[in-house]
Amino acid sequence: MRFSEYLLATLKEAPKDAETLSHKLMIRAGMIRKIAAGIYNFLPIGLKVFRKVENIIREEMNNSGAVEVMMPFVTPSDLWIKSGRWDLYGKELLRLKDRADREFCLGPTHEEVVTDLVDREVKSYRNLPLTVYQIQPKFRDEIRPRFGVMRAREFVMKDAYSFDLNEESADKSYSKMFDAYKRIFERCGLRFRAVEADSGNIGGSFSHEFMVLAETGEDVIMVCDDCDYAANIETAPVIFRQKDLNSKQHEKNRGAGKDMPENKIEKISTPSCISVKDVSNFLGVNITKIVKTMVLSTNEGLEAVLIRGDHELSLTKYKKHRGLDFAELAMDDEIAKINTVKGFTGPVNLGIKIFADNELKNMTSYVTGGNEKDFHLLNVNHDKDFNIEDFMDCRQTVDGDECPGYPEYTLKSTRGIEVGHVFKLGTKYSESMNAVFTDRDGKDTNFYMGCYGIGVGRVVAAAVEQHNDKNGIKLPFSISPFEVLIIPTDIKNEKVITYANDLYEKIKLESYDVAIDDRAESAGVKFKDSELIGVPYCIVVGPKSLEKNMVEIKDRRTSNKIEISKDDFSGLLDFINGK
RNA sequence: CGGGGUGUAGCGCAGCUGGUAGCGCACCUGUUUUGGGAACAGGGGGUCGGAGGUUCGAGCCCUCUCACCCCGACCA
Repeated sequence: MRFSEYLLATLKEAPKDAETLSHKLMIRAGMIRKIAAGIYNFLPIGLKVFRKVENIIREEMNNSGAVEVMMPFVTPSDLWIKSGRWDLYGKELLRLKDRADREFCLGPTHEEVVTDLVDREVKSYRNLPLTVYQIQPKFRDEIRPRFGVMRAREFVMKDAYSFDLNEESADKSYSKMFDAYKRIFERCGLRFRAVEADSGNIGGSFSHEFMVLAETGEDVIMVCDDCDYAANIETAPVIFRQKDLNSKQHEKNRGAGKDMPENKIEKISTPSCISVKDVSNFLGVNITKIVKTMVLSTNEGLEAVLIRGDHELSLTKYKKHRGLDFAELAMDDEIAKINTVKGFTGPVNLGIKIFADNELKNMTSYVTGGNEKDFHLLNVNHDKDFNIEDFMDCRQTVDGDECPGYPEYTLKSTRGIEVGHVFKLGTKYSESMNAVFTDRDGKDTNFYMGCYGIGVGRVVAAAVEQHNDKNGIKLPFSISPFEVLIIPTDIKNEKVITYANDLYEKIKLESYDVAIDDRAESAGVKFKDSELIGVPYCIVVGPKSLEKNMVEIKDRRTSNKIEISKDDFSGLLDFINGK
């Protein structure tokens, strides 16, 4: 590619609204441009990187036996009504009507369409297992799109769907995909972790998120540095150790942190102390001696869950352990109905079922809300003052918690960008959409499904986030916009331009993705641009070095540079090949 | 959806107490340059997000509206 004929849209300054490093760099490098909130143009440089990522994904999908299909971006409402998601999906689903007033939506994901597709074509167990995939745009009307293409509304996703006879076979499909994902992200040169994630309401199944490690990641994950263990903070299990409450050690700690004897409940005025922090500061009580009472609205009605003051509730784990389909924090008016006050909720005389995190087992004489505005209670004890229906692991893990892999290791929190998700669906969609095949015994059976997504644009952004320096982007060879760039420093110099052009043609013949910056720009501009867009190898052809029969080659990532005889073509290729 | 903020040239910004719109970069022409975002000279580009209002006069004041950005939506 000749830059004189190319659309190179580099910028010295990034627009004010670009937040993260990758977002700024992608705009400055002329990879992307925003056209509306969460909707982007990919310019040539961005598209080249995008295509390389896409091709790696496609190759690995094909290698793992998945077959590519294309499904529509606009999908009819009846498929969604059939699966029940037309009503379940909220405003994220962008709905539209055609000229005849028929309802459609822009596909946010394609379980419905693919289930329908496979159901129509696959009739027999003999045709299973089958994995199909698509690489296409999707649309989710996000509440808050941000960070450029990292969290866009329209985005391209690779989505694979596996169809199997049964769970055992589905597990094999799953692990094939899992392995393919590892190869994909390795080939893209990313530092990542496969993280245990929420498997949702489908009991017994499992799910992994592929997280690229980066500080700007939106997800918090818990990782063990000493073993492979990694899990989303929402789902990571807490290894609970029961303490001996009668021990001397515990004796010292009891009593609301104020050395109060463990006796009667004491009601105490705590004006305007709504948060745990307020209460802790006001009473001078350690936050770990306070119990938060959280009222949840669930498909089984209102219930309360108790959590130690410094911990956070994991609704995901709570729902799972309670076997609930639905649970969220109760609204103010719901809380008002049960004779308590938001900010001062407590378990004593609370007229609903009370559950608690395991940690409560290790607590006595704690502080709780008084169910009355501006009052809290001291020296509260479960069993004595109120009853707990059940204990469970329902808090988020924190730094220093025990690693579920090995008791001697501890977990540490870090941030990650979710670039991929592999998920066992089971028969959720094949049941709701009545998608069946005929099994060995001639009986109709629901497909056992799995789904596997990768955000292509997000992989590009994550790669930029991980690979850059003060001069710009430095992508790995496998996904860089060009592999080699030739920079003639003076295009008016006959010898320089002739040599550079010849070299360009020769390297092209070797099947490298090569470009030549033959614009009438000064050398400095060309150097800056090459660094900004992140070309791994630059060959500088200038009059001075050419006089000495030499050219210069630079490695963007290591900053190594060598001078080499202008006729030593194989030496030049060796450098590019990392020899 | 709640709170906050910003809209002035392609990008980054300035514009006072209301008086007819400016800077840097980018762009165009010419000359000189050409190894780290060149120099000089000249030039083009704005219904100041939109609508309405106040005023002799509005980028600036008022009302409405649109767009975009940030924070929050796990508070007990």
